[in-house]
Amino acid sequence: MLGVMTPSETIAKHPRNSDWAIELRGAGLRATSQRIAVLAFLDHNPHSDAESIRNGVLHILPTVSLQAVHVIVRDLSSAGVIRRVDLADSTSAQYETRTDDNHHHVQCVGCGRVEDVDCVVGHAPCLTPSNSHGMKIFETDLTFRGLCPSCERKNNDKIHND
Amino acid sequence: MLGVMTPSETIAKHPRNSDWAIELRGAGLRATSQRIAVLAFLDHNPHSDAESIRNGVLHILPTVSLQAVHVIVRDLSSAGVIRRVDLADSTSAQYETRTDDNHHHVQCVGCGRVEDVDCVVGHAPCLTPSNSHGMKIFETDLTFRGLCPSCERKNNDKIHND
DNA sequence: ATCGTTTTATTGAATTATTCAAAACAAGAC
DNA sequence: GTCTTGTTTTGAATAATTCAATAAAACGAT
Repeated sequence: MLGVMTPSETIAKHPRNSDWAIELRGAGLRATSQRIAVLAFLDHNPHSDAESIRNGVLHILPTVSLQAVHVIVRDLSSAGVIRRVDLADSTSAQYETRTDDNHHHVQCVGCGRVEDVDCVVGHAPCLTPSNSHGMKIFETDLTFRGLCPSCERKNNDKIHND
Repeated sequence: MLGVMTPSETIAKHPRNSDWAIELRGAGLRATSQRIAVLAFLDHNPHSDAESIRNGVLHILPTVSLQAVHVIVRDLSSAGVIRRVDLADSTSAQYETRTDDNHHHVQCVGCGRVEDVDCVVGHAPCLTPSNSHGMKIFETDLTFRGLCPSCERKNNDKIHND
């Protein structure tokens, strides 16, 4: 998981732009500078929404519009190159490059911060529904909601001051 | 779970309007006809969004506006009288009166149909995150995504016709 | 039962995330 | 290099939800 990788591991893991180009073509998509910039940013900044992505790539693509970013993440998501994450405590969708491990998330309901949680499927029979109502299940969305340390502290302070 | 209750069990379980009034007052809210109508409708039609709720109560409250319904469900949700459900395959939030059992959902990605799934916490140690990143977890959102029988059939037909 | 206070509903406007449609542009095949 | 087709851009549209101000209703006190 990204949060516990050392900087060198992180860098070693990150594909270079040319690799992103290969991945895009492999998915049947053209390797445009916009898509590569979005992928490179997203790989270093998982759980970013469209606006954060735009801000993050503006120094490379000063003219990119928010709508363009929306089109890009929609196309990349439906091609399976990135994953779209919709969380109850976020008003906007978030995106990430980790796609093939069906991992899950923890979100702080105070500040919205999101972190990855490794998948428990496989050694976790309980992730088969007790009753699927006849539906053929192919994905399990699992999100833990809680309070991060700093929001918990703020919360306690507030209670003591009332 | 609602889906497996017999009609008589269902009716027996449904509070009458006066019970909804008591529940509202118990939550520190005034018992207005709008709120009671929304609660009564929602109890029989779980997983309804604001617009469906409005349509469902229009015959009782012909003048209720969609914004009023939004205000009502927001207030009832934050008071804990109903539960708001945000699912990845729904553009709008849905609401339900089952609040105290932390149950989960199955959703068909084809038609959006949602059903309840009983909570697996308790006999399911895997629902504790492998790494909570320091956050204090108090809720687990679990949604199974799949295809309902009729959407699966449509899907198969489509493949054969290509 | 009536009054007065406070909460709630209503109305219309505003906001936010996202998508659409058409024109300009760029990628990759030849 | 040119051509075709996919992609980006731009501006407008849509959909869900919230905001702000006023009108109305709830409920406790009289």
